Amino acid sequence: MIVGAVMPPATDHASPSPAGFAFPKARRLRRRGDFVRLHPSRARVHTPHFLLLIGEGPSVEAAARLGVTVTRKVGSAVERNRVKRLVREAFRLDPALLPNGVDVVVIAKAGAPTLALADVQAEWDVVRGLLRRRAHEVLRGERAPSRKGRP
RNA sequence: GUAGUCGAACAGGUGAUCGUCGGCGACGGGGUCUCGAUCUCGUCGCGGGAGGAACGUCCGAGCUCCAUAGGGCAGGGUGCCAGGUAACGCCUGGUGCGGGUGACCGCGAGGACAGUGCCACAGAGAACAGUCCGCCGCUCCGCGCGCCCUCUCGAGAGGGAGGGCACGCCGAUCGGUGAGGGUGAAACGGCGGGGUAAGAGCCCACCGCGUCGACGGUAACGCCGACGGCACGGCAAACCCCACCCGGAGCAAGGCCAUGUAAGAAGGCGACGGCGCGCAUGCUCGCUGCGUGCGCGCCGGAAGGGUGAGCCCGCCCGGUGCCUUCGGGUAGGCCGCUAGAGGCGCGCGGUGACGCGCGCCGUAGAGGAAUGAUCGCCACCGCGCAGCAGGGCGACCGAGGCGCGGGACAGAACUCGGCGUACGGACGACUGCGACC
RNA sequence: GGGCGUUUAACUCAGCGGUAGAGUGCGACCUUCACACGGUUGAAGUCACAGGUUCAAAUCCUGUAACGCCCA
Repeated sequence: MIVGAVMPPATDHASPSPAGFAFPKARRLRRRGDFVRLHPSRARVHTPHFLLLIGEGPSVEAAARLGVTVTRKVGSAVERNRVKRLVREAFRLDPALLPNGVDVVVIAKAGAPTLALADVQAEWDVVRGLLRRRAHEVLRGERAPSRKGRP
């Protein structure tokens, strides 16, 4: 796929996100409750520097929403801010990464501050198929968060 | 050239594309609603968007609530002097002490005759001290040598015994001594001379210390003179004393909207009293007066509660309620939220910190949390290349060109003033050393 | 953002001016046929770091670092 950043994915298969590359508030998780809701999710994808949690969104029609978690273990305030910006940028420039109707929380692991934008995009591109499969499983009701198992 | 000291400033620039936060204007969807607003989501346009340390949270303030922040105790802080400041533990200028050849730098730097305490080990002795080795003196015992006297043996030379005097040595008792040795971080002034039995501020000069006085300085203190004759060890970043300062918590403060410290249940505690006004009513012919009931206001006050680190005084709430237990919910929105003891420039006053006056500027306000991403160009630094133009007798130096690499520490969370810590490369002034003119 | 606390042996902790200690663990020896238990003995520490006060600092003061806790 396209890793070279600026250009949008050529296979923009009728992406319903009307805003193009915009990143409005509707595409972001803005409440602590949203994050807590995704934490017990069993739909998880690991990459060398990130952990992605996928869960059901508020509506099947709505575009996928992103939340970023970078704890103090990852680095200083400057490094944490940079990681969050890169994650948001990679999500913004790739609207087809996830289907509509899902939420995703990206948790940074140690070492993430050393990455550039192209590194993040390449890392995610490797797991693209797995991400979409997990997302569709969530939308079908499989791999729902087991609230009993995780109080 | 090299090693260093101090000061002030900066924190690469610019363009394109895609984004983001809040402000203003226009438009649209939704919520609330007193129907005019307000909040929220989005589109378009205009202009704005991290730092010198935004950091650590070590001090000081503004602001908010607790009582307008009150009194006492306890507790905490500061600590040479003078000034600056809203304030400070900060800054400036001085003083003293210490470090450096120097430019310059560092210092919690009040009080140890108000009291209490500590000074390990070593050492004789560690605080109004002490005699271990020594030194000195008197006396006594013993020994040695010399001289004198008496007695005695001997023919004599000379020998023996006793006594006396002087000297020396060994030992003992008593006394003097704090000079020397030794211990220690520290041994009750230092050094030199006189003096003495040996010594000692015992005496003297200089130094130190203390007291008094004169002079200079606002002061800390400096300097000069006289006197005293050592009387005054160190530790207060030991308790403490003295002087001055400090109420507590912190924007997750606090306020508004929504709302459940609710409704309800069980147990326990309790207290209502006085005055005034109005209304109704009874006694009274009526006014006045008296009694009863209801309502309102004021005063005192119980049970009980609050007083935001502790205790007391006090203060406040409470007044048909209060306390305990059970019961049961929300996890939202808005304000506070940025004009600030604000910055820059000039002038005046001041050694300076700083103050005063005038002019100009408009400068982030988020809330899972914006200020970014990518690609160019220019400037800067380092390395490499052709060793090119050019310079030099030469080794070599090389403007410019091409390529590669690099640019630190670090991200606002109510706001300021400081301190401390992290960190990049340039600049200016000054100092030491070396070489040359 | 704000308010606090702790750093001492490999681990858990005492010590709070005068040569750094305990328990567990570790090594060696004894005991046992062998192991465990038990006994004897030994090693192991820049007292987080850097300055300062003091004759003397793990201890007192100042600064720094790391780790941890609390808030509606």
